[in-house]
Order: sequence, then structure tokens, then C-alpha cells
Amino acid sequence: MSLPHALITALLEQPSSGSDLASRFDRSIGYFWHATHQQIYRELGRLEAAGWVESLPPESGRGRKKVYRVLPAGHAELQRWVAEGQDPQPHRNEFMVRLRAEAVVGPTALASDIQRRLQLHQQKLAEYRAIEARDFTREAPSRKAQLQHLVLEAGIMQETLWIEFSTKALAILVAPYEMPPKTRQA
Amino acid sequence: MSLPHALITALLEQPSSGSDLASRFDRSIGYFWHATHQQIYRELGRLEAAGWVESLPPESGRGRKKVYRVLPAGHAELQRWVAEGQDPQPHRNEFMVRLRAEAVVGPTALASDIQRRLQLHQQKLAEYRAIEARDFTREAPSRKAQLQHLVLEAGIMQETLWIEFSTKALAILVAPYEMPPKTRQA
DNA sequence: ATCCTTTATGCAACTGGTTGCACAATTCTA
DNA sequence: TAGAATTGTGCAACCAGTTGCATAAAGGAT
Repeated sequence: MSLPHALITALLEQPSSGSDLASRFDRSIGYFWHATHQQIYRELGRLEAAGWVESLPPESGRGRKKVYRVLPAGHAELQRWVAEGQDPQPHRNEFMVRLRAEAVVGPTALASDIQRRLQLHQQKLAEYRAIEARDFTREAPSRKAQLQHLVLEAGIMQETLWIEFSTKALAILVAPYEMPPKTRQA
Repeated sequence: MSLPHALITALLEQPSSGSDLASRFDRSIGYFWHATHQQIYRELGRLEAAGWVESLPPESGRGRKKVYRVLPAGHAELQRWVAEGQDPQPHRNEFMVRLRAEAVVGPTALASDIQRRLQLHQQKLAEYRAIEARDFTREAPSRKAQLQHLVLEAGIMQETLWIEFSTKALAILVAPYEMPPKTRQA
């Protein structure tokens, strides 16, 4: 589970309130780790209880921004966690299950759905490329910038893959349905 | 959530017991949807309660295989589910969080971990290619076979992507660490 | 015959993530 | 200035997935 460490990372880059984090999560780290504001608030509470972050108390009582900042213990914990090795997690992909199911329950209107998904992936790819053009064009980037760029590149590669894959899938699904060979040749 | 539908698909292809399904899941569907035997037994119970599958009762009492078979209602439900559109789910990838963290807490021994992961991905890719060579070499495959092949191809593309990505990551991580430019030029 | 391992099944507790709701303060608008 | 929408915070309930343990039968090994 990486949410706490993703939050510490984000807070190291920039001390923030819960809602700040929620919106920043939809960019950068959020390419690969989505979290709702609920998860974020709950986790911030835990991080504070664990002594990994502290909150600068808000001016007035309720409904006011509460800014969190990483404590040394949190920084140490993040370093420990980064060094700890881990095997690649098996990725769940519901769409593949759907494809396998469609192979069994026969031709359905799945193609139009893939068409729509293809567009979403193209949009996302364009968005990533725009960010890349804006933020990562320096000649000799720092190690930190190189790594951040690398994460964005993973997103680009991923979207490219799904575009290529959707195209392949469409080619099969829109092909006019023919009876299997042994029926056809009768 | 796709487990119930993944199970119905598997049972349509071949009526099976819980343990059969558990082992079959580690192949085919399991490339993209892993499930433990616990999940499978629990879900089979639910599917039966919902009237989507039935179990042929085992010969003797307990500890004996209980084979499940899909009922018409289950087949209909699977068709309904396949047709129902869905947006691509955001994929969680803990490793990207780790990379971003390493960008912030500075050089660690992450490279050796990536080296290891790279090998695992290469193994997996070889395994997929072997399956492909064994099961998908027909000249004019049926629609069903084409779709099943497609799912396997997705796995191949995915592994290829991570191999390429890991290689890029290593190039950055093993580069001798230099101070950022403004410090260097002093 | 008795013990040990393997296969097949299952319960119970826990954890991470999601959903639905709520409430306080601020800002915008009629 | 009163009411509406927006922003920031949070609780509680729920659901999916994981982990640890338990039990029952079958098949070998000694």
C-alpha cells in the first residue's frame, strides 16, 4: 500500500492542506495512484498520529485550511520504504475480462465502447504530451527532473499501448462476423 | 468489479470446481485478474445464491469436489455485463510512487531492485511467448481464438513496456550522481 | 494400521478503498 | 443583505480483497 508514502512525497515537495493534496493528486502522482479526498483526509490523520507529519493549526475553528508538513521521522520512513524492494504487482484489468467474456458469449456491441475508450486514451495522451512539452524540455535536467520525467513517460507509454491495443481489438470486432470455418465450407 | 463475471466466463468455457478454477485462474484470465481461492469459493457461493450457477452435488459429504455449471440466467447476465460500457479505470502502480519518492529523498539503492524486476518481466514475457507459440499459430483462427489471442497479446505488450521502461529507469539511476548544475559550476 | 502430505473446501477477522452524507466557512449573485 | 453555490473538512457504513486458520477426505510412506 502506497498512499501514505505518496502523501509524504507530495508534502515534501510542497507542504499542503488536504484539499490541496486532493487536487494535486489528480496531476503528477495521480497518473499512477488515484485517491479520493476521503482517503487523503483519513490518511493525513494517521500520518499525524504516527508522528510522520504535523499540522500547522488553522487560524479559526472549523472549515479552515489545515496545512500539513513532513517531520524528520516521516522523511526517514519514506527513505526506508523506497529502499525496500518489491515484486511487480499483478495488474487487474477489467477490460481484459470483458474481452474474454465477449469471446465466449459471442458478438455484442462491444466495438462502440472500445471506440469511445480509444478516444479517451488519445485525449489523455495529448494531455501528457502537453505537460511534457511544457515542463520537461531542459537541456541538462537534474536527476530529480529526469526521474519525474520518467514517470510521465511511463504514462505516455501506457496510453500509447492502449491506443495500439484498442486499434487491434477494433480490427477484430468490426470484421463482419463469419461462421466458423467448418460451418462455412458446407 | 469483475470477479463474478470472470468466473462465469471460466465456467462457460468449462464447468469446474473451486480448486479447478483457482488453478486455471493463474493462467489465462489470471494474466489480468488474479484471485485467491478464498475469493473464488466465496464468490461461487454468491453466484449460486443469485441463481447464476448451480452446483452438481459431490458424491460423498464434505471435502469432495463440487462442480459448478452456468445456468441460463448466468449466461444472460454475462451478456448484459459485456455490453455495458465502462471507462478505463485508472491503474494504480506502486512502483511509480516509489520512483517519485526516490526523486525527492535522493539517491538510494533502488537500481538493484529494478534490475531484479526487469528479470521477472523478461521471464514473464518468455512465458507468454511460449504460450503464444503453442496455442495461437493457426492460419485462419476463429473469432473466439482471435480474441483470446488478443488478450495474450495485451500481456505481451505490457511486459514489453515494463522491460523498456525498466531499462530507461536503470540508465538514469546508475548514472554517477552529480551535484545539480548551479552547485557544480562554482 | 498409523502418520504425513496434498487436495478441496470453508469461516472469520482485518485492511484498503469507495460512497453517501453532513456541516462550517467563504464567495458569489439576485 | 439574504440565499445559493463553492471550498474544505470530516464521520460512518459498506464492499472487495487479503490473511490466517480450520476441517475433511484421499493417497502415500513406514
